[in-house]
Formats: sequence, structure tokens, C-alpha cells
Amino acid sequence: MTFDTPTSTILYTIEETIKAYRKLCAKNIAEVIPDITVDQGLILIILHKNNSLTQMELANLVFKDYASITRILKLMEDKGYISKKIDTKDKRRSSVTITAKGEKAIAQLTPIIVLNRKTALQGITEPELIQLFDTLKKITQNCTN
Amino acid sequence: MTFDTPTSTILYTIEETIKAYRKLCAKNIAEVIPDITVDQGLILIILHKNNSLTQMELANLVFKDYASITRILKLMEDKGYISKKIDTKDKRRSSVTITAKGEKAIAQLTPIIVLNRKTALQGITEPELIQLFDTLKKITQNCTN
DNA sequence: CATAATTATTTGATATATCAAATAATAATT
DNA sequence: AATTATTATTTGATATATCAAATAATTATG
Repeated sequence: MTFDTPTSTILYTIEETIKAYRKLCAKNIAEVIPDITVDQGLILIILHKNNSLTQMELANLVFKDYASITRILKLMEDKGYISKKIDTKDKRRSSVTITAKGEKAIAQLTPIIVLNRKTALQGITEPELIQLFDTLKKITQNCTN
Repeated sequence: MTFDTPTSTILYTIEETIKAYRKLCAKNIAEVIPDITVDQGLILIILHKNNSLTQMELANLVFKDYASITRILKLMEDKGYISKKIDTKDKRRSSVTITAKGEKAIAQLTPIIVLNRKTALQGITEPELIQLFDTLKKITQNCTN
């Protein structure tokens, strides 16, 4: 395949990067907790940073579809990492919280996640990262308007 | 959720961007050809730029797993967009080519893809893109070593 | 207050991702 | 040449993505 200008290849390159990163994460996570996926790990971390979210709030934070969240949480609940309680004020909602097992998993995951980021971003300067962040935000904005 | 430094959020932002972009693509593609997915469209374009690829070659070009390629091609073949022929020199291989219907679809897709890219990259300068490309390549490299 | 509109979650159907194992063909080795 | 190793693709199992429709609860409106 021939790529003439960076314009024609950038978005393709973003896909390449995210896949490479996810593969790295999956590999390192599997070494400490084999039954947690990358997405499930991310959800645990997000829940940890916020106390008790509804599924919609959670979905928006991790850029996932509500249907996906329902299914992912089901698996996580079956494995005992989280629990769901129906909100007493609004019975449509369920608030998602982390179990003791989930907290233990987070403790194991945290250093891995730090390592993954460090590995992925090795040799990249702070201004470079800020620039990357900025450009990506612009693209996201362009796509959602 | 709290993000302190860009370092802790960049890879999360990449996910956000790629999802926003794929959503835009899906929407615009569906308007001209409802039964082609973003991935199937990409595969058609890649096949168009190269004449007759094996599945492994194709998989590597689109950063997909061989198993995924098998299944995606099956659907595309069922819908008549591509055809697979077993390689006479090496009967393990199959060479994938585009049908007339596939070529017609490409003609319809091409302007959409151009539009999608233009939309996504609106207001982003050439040096900015080159920088983005460069940083992403570094990250990919870091993740695959 | 009853009905309609909206909201949060679930379920069904289909597409894609990933790993591991299975198949089948080719290449390398003894 | 027979056996072994490697390669290309497929299949099975499970996870996630996405849209549409279904549920169930809440809010708004006449």
C-alpha cells in the first residue's frame, strides 16, 4: 500500500498504535491476573477513582456503549470483582461498586498500569505529549460535531 | 475522574479519538452502502491498492488477527464483494480479489473516505500531523519491543 | 390524576478481537 | 523417501462493539 501524505495515513496509524498498546497491556495484565481483560481492568480503575457510579456514568467515562457495559459488568460481577445495587431513589439505576476482591485486584494492577504507560511513552518528551493530546482532542472534536 | 498530567491520560485519549472517528465513518458509510462495515470498507480499499493479496498479507496491512480476517472475508464473500481463490502454487494460501460489485462499492466509498478524513483533520496543520504521526509511531515502537 | 414522554438498563442480533487448538499443505531433516 | 517442523488458514470459545427494540421506572403534560 502506498501512502502519499501523512494526511492519508494518520487515522490508520492511530489504529495501529492503539492495537499495539492494548496488546502490551493485555500481556502484562495476564501475567498478574489472568482472568481480567484490559477493559475490565480499566473499569476497575475508573470505579476506584470515583465512588459508586451508575452504568451510564461509567459508560461515558470509558467511552463504551451502555449495552457493552451491561455485559462487561455481568462478567465482572460473576467473577466477584464488582457488585451492583439498585438505587433506592431511582429504581432504574444501579450503582456499581468494587468488592474486596476487586480492590485487591486494583492493588495488583496499579503498578502494571504504571509500567505499561511508562513503556509506551518511553523517550517521548512532555511537550510532545501535550502536543499529541492537543491534536487528538481536535480530531475527536471534529468527529463529534 | 482526575487526570494530573498528560502522561496519565494520553493513551486513554487515543481510544477516545479512534472511537469518535470510527463512529463518524460508520455513519457516513451507512448512508451510501448500508451493508458494509468500516472494517469491510477498509479491507476493500486495501485490496484495491494491491492486486490479489493472501489473507496473511491482508491481515498485516489492516492490523488484524488472521482469525478475524477469515471471518470478515467470509461475510464479504457471502455479500459478493470479494472472492477467494486457492493459490495453485501453494494450496494453503488463498488469494483474495475484488469482484465487480466490490469495485462498484469502492467507487462509492472513495469520496466518503476522503470526506471522513477531511472532516476529522479539519483545522489541523501539516506540521501538526507530521508530529502526530511521529509520536504515534514512537509509541507503537515502544509497545512492540 | 391519567397519559405521554423520557430515562436507565437489558436483551437480541450481528460484527469484530483474541487465544488456542485443529487442519492441511509445504519445507526441512535425517 | 519418511518423518518432523513450519506455514496458512480455519474453527471453537469467549469478550467486546453497535444498533434496535424491549422493559421498567420516573418525569412532564394536558
